[in-house]
Amino acid sequence: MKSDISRSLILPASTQQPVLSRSVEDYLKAIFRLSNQGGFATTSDIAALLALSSPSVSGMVKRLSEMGLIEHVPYRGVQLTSQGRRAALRMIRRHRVLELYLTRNLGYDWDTVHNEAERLEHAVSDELIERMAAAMGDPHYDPHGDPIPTATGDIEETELVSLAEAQVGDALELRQVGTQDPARLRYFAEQGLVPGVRVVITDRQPFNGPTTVLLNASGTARIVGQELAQLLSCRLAGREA
Amino acid sequence: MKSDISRSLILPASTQQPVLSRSVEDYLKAIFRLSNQGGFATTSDIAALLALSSPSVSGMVKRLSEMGLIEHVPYRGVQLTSQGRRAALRMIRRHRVLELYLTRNLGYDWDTVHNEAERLEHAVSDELIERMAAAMGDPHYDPHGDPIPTATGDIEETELVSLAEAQVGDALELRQVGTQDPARLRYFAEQGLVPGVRVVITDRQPFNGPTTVLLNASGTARIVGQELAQLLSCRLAGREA
DNA sequence: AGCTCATATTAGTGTACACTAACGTTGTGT
DNA sequence: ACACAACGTTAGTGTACACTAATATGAGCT
Repeated sequence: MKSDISRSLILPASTQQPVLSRSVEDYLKAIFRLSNQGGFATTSDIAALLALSSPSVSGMVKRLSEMGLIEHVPYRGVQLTSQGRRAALRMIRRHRVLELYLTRNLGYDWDTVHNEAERLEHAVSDELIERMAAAMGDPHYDPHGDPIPTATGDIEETELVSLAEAQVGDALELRQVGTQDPARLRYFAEQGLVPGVRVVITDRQPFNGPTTVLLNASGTARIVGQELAQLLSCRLAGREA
Repeated sequence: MKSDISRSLILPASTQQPVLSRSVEDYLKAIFRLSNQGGFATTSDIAALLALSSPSVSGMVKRLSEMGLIEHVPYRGVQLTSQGRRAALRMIRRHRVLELYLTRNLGYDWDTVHNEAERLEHAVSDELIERMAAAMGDPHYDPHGDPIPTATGDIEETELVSLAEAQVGDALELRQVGTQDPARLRYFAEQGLVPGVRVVITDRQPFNGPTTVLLNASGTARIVGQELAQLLSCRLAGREA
């Protein structure tokens, strides 16, 4: 009953003795997403992303920095240490491998697979993840097109373009909103233009005119002026012929 | 990207609003195993099975009985209510479906699959379990030969034979030790004759003589006298031609 | 029946992690 | 330069769940 594959699996070096709690893992993932370009993740950004109160985040930030997983500059924000980054990438690998496996082998579609992966990523062993990855031939992208970090913690850096630079016909995934201005942020949120959202550019008026995008999820259109379009960093997910 | 199978899946009725914690789920499973024949599970049995202190168990017992999952007779023990039994069977279904799936599809063997399933059973959704079960053709037994409860919470009752009744050549899985006597229990534990262990009967001396069994795990032999053999209830797992 | 010992329960504590309310800090606009 | 809104941190609390130490209970032996 011993499988032949089981002997040949190379598991990631056991670099993390202290098992991290579910909460800690979620915080690290959130911080990774928010500070993607070497910037700081702020308390309230983290709180918003995880749907927690800011004091809760402040408390956890203290714990995380005592654990050596983040650097905290009071009143400024937080950055992952290399240890924290490793742990975050490990979670992202788990999440993306799971999403792909569930989509390919168990009939999930990409709407629903996220929540399942979100819970499983905290429970699976490294061994199971590596078995799943091996069973799929060590894939490099998840069902959403996002790169899957390697077991050793490397991730393909995707370069981002602003919505203003992209061309009509481009399929984009919104990744970062380049402003801290609450009014603008609030406006973006109202428009559904938040990180993670996928759009297609359907029109661009000349002379620095507005860009029209179609939200993939709802199928509704949004018209974004030049100034705001420059603030939206996107990953190019596809380009119409 | 929508799978056709996804529409036709019948999910178990959402009978459990209050999501149970990992700990609660573990307690319920333990109590189910210990009170299998309608008996009581005692505080210290539960503590031993879950490797917790008795006060911890006492505390949880109070919570569980407030939640309506168990009946507690102080100083006697604990029994599942029908609600608790349903929740326990749900966990057992999850565990066994997971074990089978991991064994069949991801190269796990039955030594190692238990721990993986033990953690996953708390994290997977009902939907994922049903997808796994469906992908395997709704199997009835897990890799250890144990019956898998149905999604509606029914489980095949396996009838047990005492080690004294079984015949030479029988392959058995030890299920219950029919005594509370600490000295005997301690002796059984020393001999490795504890629930879950699998043995094969290699010899029986006549005139109510001792039974010789081979422990599958270690390959070592044990000689069990008639009196003690009567206390060991086993599931017949196979009979030599 | 009474004593004793194994077992169960209660008391008190600690940790992780959430919350609200109260208090500091900082950057922006006049 | 200063006031104030927006944001961050500290204080204090609550819940879940573990622990050890202390106490209560009940079953078996004399």
